[in-house]
Amino acid sequence: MLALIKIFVKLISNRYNIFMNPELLHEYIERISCLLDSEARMVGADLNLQPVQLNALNYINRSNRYSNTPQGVTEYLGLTKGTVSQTLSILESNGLIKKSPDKKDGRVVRLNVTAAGNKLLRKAIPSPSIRNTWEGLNEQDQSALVDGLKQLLLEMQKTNGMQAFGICGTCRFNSKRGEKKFFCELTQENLTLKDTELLCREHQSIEQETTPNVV
Amino acid sequence: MLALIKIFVKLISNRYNIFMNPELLHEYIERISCLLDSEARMVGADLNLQPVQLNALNYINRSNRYSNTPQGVTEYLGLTKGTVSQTLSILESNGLIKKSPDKKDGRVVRLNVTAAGNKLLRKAIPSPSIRNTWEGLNEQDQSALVDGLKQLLLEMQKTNGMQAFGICGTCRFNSKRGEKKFFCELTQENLTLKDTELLCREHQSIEQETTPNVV
DNA sequence: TAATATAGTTTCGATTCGAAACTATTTAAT
DNA sequence: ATTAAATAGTTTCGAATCGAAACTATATTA
Repeated sequence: MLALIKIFVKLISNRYNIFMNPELLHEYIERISCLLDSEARMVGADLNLQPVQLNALNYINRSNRYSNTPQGVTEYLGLTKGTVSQTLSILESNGLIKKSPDKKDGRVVRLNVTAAGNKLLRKAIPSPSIRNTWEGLNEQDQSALVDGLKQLLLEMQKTNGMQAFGICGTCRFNSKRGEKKFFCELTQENLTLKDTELLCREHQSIEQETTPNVV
Repeated sequence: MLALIKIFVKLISNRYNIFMNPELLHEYIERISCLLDSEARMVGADLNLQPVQLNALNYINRSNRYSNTPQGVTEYLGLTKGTVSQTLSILESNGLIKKSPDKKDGRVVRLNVTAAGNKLLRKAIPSPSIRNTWEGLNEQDQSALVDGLKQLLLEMQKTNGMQAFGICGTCRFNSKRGEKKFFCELTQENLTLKDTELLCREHQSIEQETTPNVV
């Protein structure tokens, strides 16, 4: 019954355009992507930052201690390491991030957002259009949208054979050890609540099972 | 009661990561955009086409008789007309589109996809990851996702003051005149069912009301 | 008839991007 | 222990995107 009502409401709201297909999904995604790029170019121009640089900066800000490296950025953005290396150099020379050598592995560079970088990020994210959209949606629609996108993201990552970045809350290696205590079965390390909210390169969905990078 | 069950299911499926916010939406959109770019680069490489060129080609294929011009592409992609002009030249020299002068207005160029362009589009769209995602979703989730994205798209277009491209089925200027007959109140022209499925520069949602471009 | 607006092109310089060659460090194999 | 292979990151180069601005041509308005 409820399903019937839903369909009826949909019929009215969309009028006679009731057919949905993957082409439509593609069209929406593609167009949103265009607009997002365009928006990023405008926001970036104000802040003297290119869209891709803003993306990289945001990732570094959101990444956990296993993931805040040039390689992590490379996988996240889906670009080549050479390209990313240049982007990071620019971010560093602008004083938005700081590079430091890893203590254990001499090949690895650690990336951290500076105070200036943080200030800049708070101005740019979330973008006005996304904030507006969010506020215009009721709670059900918010969840439906975010869940749908999450599915799409997972699928895209799977299809393209890419690492599925995510937070501990959805990771099969994570186990709860107390009120605000967590433990990563992969790295065998304790994690704080704050830790578990950051993005991880090693993230694997509960169903998923592949060979991890980290021992 | 049903709402309660829904929330419970969500709680389980997401485990303890139940908080949703615009930052999360931004993060998903941004990442999907990255992956889409990355995917477009791969698909494009196979077809000897840059991502932006594929986008433009797809738009031209999807645009109606009021919208298949360089200006239309410019608005759709959110780029400058100079940039788009170059992209279109490349598409034409590759034999994927054909430019022809408009019969009524000497300034306007009409763009049409050639047979070769069409063949290429059918190979590329919808992209594998989007098709896979689509097939993995049940009907409710499909609608929820598409509806959410539609809302996001509308909001982004509004926020950025951009023309809201869309099909007649959702346009306030469209009226039904028979089983498969339609009429555009803006251009005062009859439209076939096929016509009404194409994207239009002049599209305005039923609530929306601004000054149109066409007389 | 002149001024202005619109559609589109061309040119230029800045930036992004991938490919490939490169250095340095770590891990695996012999 | 020594060598080979793998990994992390940088540098260099050429191709492509992009916006800004100057430009041509046509249409509209004053």
